[in-house]
Amino acid sequence: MFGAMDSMDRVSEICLDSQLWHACAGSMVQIPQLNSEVFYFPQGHAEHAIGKVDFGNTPIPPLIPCRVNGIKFMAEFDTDEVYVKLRLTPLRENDFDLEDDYCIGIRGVVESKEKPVSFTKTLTQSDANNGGGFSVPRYCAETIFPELDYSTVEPPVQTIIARDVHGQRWKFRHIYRGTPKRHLLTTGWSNFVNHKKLVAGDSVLFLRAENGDICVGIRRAKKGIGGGSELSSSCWNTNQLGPLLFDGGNENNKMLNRRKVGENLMGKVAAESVIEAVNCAVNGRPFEVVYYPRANTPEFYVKASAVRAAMQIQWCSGMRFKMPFETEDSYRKGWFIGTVTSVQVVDPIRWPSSPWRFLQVVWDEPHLLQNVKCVNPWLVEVVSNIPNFHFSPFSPTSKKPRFPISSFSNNLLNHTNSVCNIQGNSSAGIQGARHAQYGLSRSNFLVNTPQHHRPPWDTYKSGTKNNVDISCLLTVGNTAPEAIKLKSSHILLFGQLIHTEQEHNSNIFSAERNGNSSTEATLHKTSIASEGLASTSLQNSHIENSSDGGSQWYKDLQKSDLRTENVNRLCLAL
Amino acid sequence: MFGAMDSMDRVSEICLDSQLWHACAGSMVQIPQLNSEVFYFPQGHAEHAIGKVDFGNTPIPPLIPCRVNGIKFMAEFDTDEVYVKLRLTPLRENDFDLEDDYCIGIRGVVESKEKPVSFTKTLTQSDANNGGGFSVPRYCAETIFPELDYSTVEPPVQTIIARDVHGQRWKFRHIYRGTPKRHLLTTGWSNFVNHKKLVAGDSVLFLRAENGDICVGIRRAKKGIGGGSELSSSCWNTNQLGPLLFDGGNENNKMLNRRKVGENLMGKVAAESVIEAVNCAVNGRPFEVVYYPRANTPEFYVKASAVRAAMQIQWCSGMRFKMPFETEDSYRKGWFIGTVTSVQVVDPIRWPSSPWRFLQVVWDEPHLLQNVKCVNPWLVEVVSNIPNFHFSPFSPTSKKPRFPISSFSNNLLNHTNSVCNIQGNSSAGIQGARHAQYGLSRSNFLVNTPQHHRPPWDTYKSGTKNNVDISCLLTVGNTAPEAIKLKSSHILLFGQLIHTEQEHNSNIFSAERNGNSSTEATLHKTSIASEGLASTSLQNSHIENSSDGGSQWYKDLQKSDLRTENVNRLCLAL
DNA sequence: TTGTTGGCAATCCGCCGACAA
DNA sequence: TTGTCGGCGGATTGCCAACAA
Repeated sequence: MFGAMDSMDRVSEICLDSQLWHACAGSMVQIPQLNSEVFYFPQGHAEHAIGKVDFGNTPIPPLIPCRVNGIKFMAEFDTDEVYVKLRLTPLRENDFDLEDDYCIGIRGVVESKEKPVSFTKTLTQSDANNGGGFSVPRYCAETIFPELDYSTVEPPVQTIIARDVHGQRWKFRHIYRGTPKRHLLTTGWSNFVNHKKLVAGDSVLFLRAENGDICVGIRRAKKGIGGGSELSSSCWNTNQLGPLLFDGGNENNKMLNRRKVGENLMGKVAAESVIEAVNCAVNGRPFEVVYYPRANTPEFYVKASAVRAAMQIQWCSGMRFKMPFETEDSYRKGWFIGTVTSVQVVDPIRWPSSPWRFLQVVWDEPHLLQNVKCVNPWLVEVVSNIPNFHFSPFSPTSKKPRFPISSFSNNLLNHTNSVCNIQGNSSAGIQGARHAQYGLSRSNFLVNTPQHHRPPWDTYKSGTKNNVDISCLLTVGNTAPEAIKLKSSHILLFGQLIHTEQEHNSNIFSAERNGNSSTEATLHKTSIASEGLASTSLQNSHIENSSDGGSQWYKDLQKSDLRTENVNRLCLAL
Repeated sequence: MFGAMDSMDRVSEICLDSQLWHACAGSMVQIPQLNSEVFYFPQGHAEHAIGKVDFGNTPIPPLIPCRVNGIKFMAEFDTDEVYVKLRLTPLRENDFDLEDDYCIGIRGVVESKEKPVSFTKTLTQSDANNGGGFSVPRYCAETIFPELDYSTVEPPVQTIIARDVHGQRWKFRHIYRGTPKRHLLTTGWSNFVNHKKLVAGDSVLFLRAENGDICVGIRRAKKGIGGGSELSSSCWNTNQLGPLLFDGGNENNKMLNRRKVGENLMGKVAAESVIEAVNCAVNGRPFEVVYYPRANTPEFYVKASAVRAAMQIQWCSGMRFKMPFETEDSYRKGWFIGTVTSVQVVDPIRWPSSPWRFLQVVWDEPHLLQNVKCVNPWLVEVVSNIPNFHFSPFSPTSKKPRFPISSFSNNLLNHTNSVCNIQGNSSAGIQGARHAQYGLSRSNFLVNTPQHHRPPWDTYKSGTKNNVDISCLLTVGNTAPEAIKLKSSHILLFGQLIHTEQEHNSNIFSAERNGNSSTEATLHKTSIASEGLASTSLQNSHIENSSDGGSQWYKDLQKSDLRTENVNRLCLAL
C-alpha cells in the first residue's frame, strides 16, 4: 500500500512569515514543536468540519498518539484566513518517547522566540467606508511605522510598504496632518480595503518584523450567530448552519463576496478530509490535518504532555478553574473562570471513553460562553479544588446555587483514570494521579466596596458597591499572563467584567503595562454590545500615582450602569 | 472499514442547468450514462493532476472497469469553470454486464436531448475594456434574445436577465442604436465583466433554454504556453509548469486575480485526490473523480464499449485516422488527420501493458499539435488502414517521408491484443479482433489544381495550385460531424487548413450550413496567429450558386499567401 | 487622541455616434 | 455588420480640515 500523502511534500511550501502568521492567528493558537508527540482527537477533528461527520459504525479510538513531522503555516489565497497544516504519523507502542516531550505546562506560555511588536486596530466605519482613509492610532504610528521626518516637509509624509501573509506588498501613504494633528493612511488604503474586502468591525494588524519590514495582516470580524461576542478562546463551538444556499444573486458585491468569509463555510475543513485522516490514523499511516485557529473549535491535536498532565488531575464537580481568553484585537488577555459541574464523556455511544470535553462546567460569566457546556481538561487550569460554596448569598443574580455540590467520589476518580490508556509507560493509575495537582490555594474571598466615588485604585481592592458582594481572584507572579509583568507591589485592575444582563452588553476593563515601564500602564474598556465591539484605551496612565488614568477609568465605571443587579464579579490581579 | 465517500452525497448537489453546463464545457466532453460501464485509467487521472503523481511502487492496473453511479455537473464558485464529478464503483468479475452497454460508436455523436440554441462570442478589446459595452452580433440578438419591439420607442431597448451556471441572475440593457444600427449590451455589462474578471479573448456564451430563459456562460481563453492555439480536442496535454511563484504583488488587480484562471493552477485536481481514488479503485471501493473538460487532458474514464471497440482494431503504423476537434468558440468543428507511426506503451516501466496513449502519431498539420505525440485509440477514427504512401513527392514541406512505412506484423497485432484483458467475457483474442474494423476504404487521392484565379467551388475539387499537389480526404454522409448535414450532392470546402509555416500563423477555412437551409452555408476563416485568434465569417453564402460567398472566400484564399511552399494539405468534405 | 462629517477636486465610468474595416 | 475611437456628462473616489467626543 502506498501512503496517500507521499506526493504532497513538494506541492506546497511553508508559504509565509511565521511571525505574521502567529500575529494573525492570535496568541491562543497552540502549535506543537516539530517532532514532538501529540494526541490526535478524531472527535475534535470532526467538530472542525463543515456539517456532520459520519464515521459509520467503525470503532475509532478517542485519541491517537502521533508524532508531528511536518508543520506548514498557510493562508487562504482569497480571504487571507490563516491555517496550519500538520503532518502526523501515528505512533506504535514502542515509538513512545517520553524523553523528548518536555512538559512546558500551562497554555499561553511565552514562546521561545520573542514576539515582534505589532498593533491591531478594529476598523471603524470611517476606516472602512468613507473617503479611503485610515486613522492610525498614534501608538501604532510611533512604534510600528518608520520614524516620520517632522522637520523638513509640512505636513510630514512617508510611504509605507507592508507585506501581507502572501508576501504581497501594499503601498500606503502615511501622513501626519489636520487640526488637531493625527496620523492617517490615505493613498493606497482604499485599494487595500477593497482588495481584502474589509468592512467595519474587521481588524487590521501592523507588525514590525525583526529586520524592520512592515507587515500587515487582517482578521475578519466573526459574525457570530448571536451577534457579536468578540472574544477568542480555544473551547468554543460554533453552531452548525446547513450548507449555504445561494439566493440567486444581485448587485450587492461586497457582501456577496464576503459570504465565504467569517461564516461557517470557511475556516472549516471538509467532512471527507476528516474521514480520510481518521482512516489513515487508525491504520497507522501518516496523514495531514488542517486547522483554522480562528474557527472557534479547540485544537484536535494536543501536546501529549498536556493531555497526560490534565488526565492526572482528579477532576471532580465543584472544582474551580480558569481558562485563558483574549479579545479579538489580541490586545487584552484574561481568564474565564468557572466551576466543574460534572465529569462525564459527552457521547457515550460513539466515543464511550473519550476525554474530549469531558468537563461539564458553568461559568462565572455565563452569558459570554452560553454555548460552551463542556471543555477539554487540558485547556483549563485548576484554581481551587475546594468546592465553590455559595459565597454571594445576597447577589440577586445568584439567588440559589447554580449546581448541586457533589462530594468527591472514588468512582469519579476511577472513571477519570480509566478513560483511556494514555499515561504512556510511566506509572499510570490511581497512585500516580495525585502528584501533578496544581499547588494553588483557594484565593477567592469576599470583599466589600464602599458606596460612592472612591479614588479607584486602592479602594477597589476590597469593598462593596451598592451593597454588592464582589469576589476577587488573586493570581500571583508567574501565573499571570505575560502581558502583565508588573512588580508584585503594583495593584492593577485586570480582566474586570461588568455586564448589564438586561441589555446584553458588557464592558471589559483591563490593564496592561506600557513597554518596559513598570510604572505606566494602559487601561482598556471594551464594550461588547450587540452592535459589535467598541474599545477605548487610556494610555500612559500612571499607576502608582494613578491620578488621571485611574479617575478616567473610574468615570467609565460610573457611567457603565454599575448597579447592584448588574454586577456579577470583579477580579483583581495582583 | 468505512467508505471514504459515504458522507459526501449530502454535501453538494447537482448544482446547475446541465444544458448550460454542456454549452460551457463544449461538445467535445464525453459524459457517460448513469449506471453505464466505463474504464477508469489511473494513468490518465494522473495526467489531470497538478504536478506529478507518485504512485510509489505498488502495481496498479492500467485500467479498471467501473460502474458510473453518480454524475454531478459542477462549476467553480469563483471562476465559473465547469467540471464534472463522477462516482465510480469498481466492478468485480461477475459484475460485467455487456447487455446494457450498447455501443454508440464514434465520439462526437449527437446527444439524445436536443441542444438548445446558443451563441458564443470571443470578447474583443472593446467588449472587455472600454466603455462598458458589449457589441452583440446580430445573429445572437435575433436568435437568442427576446424579440425587440422596434416600433414603439426609439431606440428600441429591452432588459435581458440571464442566469449563469450558479443560477445567479445578471441584468443587461440591450439596445439597438447607432449609425449604422447595431445591437449593444450597455448597463450591467461592465458589472458582469468585472465580476467574472473577463478579459479580451475570453468567450461569453448566450443560450436560450427550452423554457425561453436566457443563460450566460463564460469560457476563459486558454493562455497556452506557446501563445494561443485556440482549438480544443480531447487528446491534449498541457505542459506542466512548476507551482506558481508569487512575485510580490502590485496594483495590477485584474491580472492578479486571473492567476488562478486558465493557468495550470485551476482546472486540475490535486495529486492526493488521484492517489486516494486509485487507492479506492484497486481495493474495490467506490470513489469519486473530478474532471475538468477544459483542462486539455483526455477523459480518464471512458465508456467501456468505446475502449473495447478501439482495442479490437488492428492498430499498426501507417494507419490513417482522424480525430475530432472544435474551435474554442464551439462554433466550428473539424478533424485533425494523422498517421500512426507506431503502437507501443508510453511508459513500459510504470504501466507495462497500458493502452493509454499507445498510438504514436504524426499529424498532417503538425504545428497545431506539437505536443501531442501519442493518443488514445478510442479517441480517433480509422480513415484508412492502408499505409499512407508518400503521395506528395513534390511538396517542399515534405521532401521525405515522415516515418518509415512498417509492414503489418503479427507481433504488433499480438501486442495489441495482449495489452490487457478488457474484452469482457466475449470471445477475446486474435480471432475476434478483425470483426469490428471500420469499413472505410482508402479515399485519399491526388488531385491537381490549375494555376490561376479559378472560380472557387468546382475547380477546387481537384487540381493543382502553383503546382502543389493537394491531397484530399473524402468523408461520406453519416461520418461527417453533425454540423454539416448538407445533401451529399453539395460540395463544400471544409476544414481547410492553410498555414504559412514561416510566420507561424494559420488560417482555417470551414463551412457550415445555416439553420435548416440546405442551400445556404456560412464560410468561416479563422486566423490562428501568435497574437491570438481572429475570425471572420461570410454568412448566408449560397452554395449552389456560390457567387459572392465563394468569391469572397476565394479572395481570402488569395490573400492568405497561398504559395507553393506554404500549402500543406487541403481537405474537401463531400 | 481619534471618529465622523461635508466640501471639493480629480478621476473614472460608461453611454454615445462617428468612423472604418 | 461590428470593432475601435474620442467626446461627454455624471457618478464616484478620495484628500482635506472642521468639528466633536
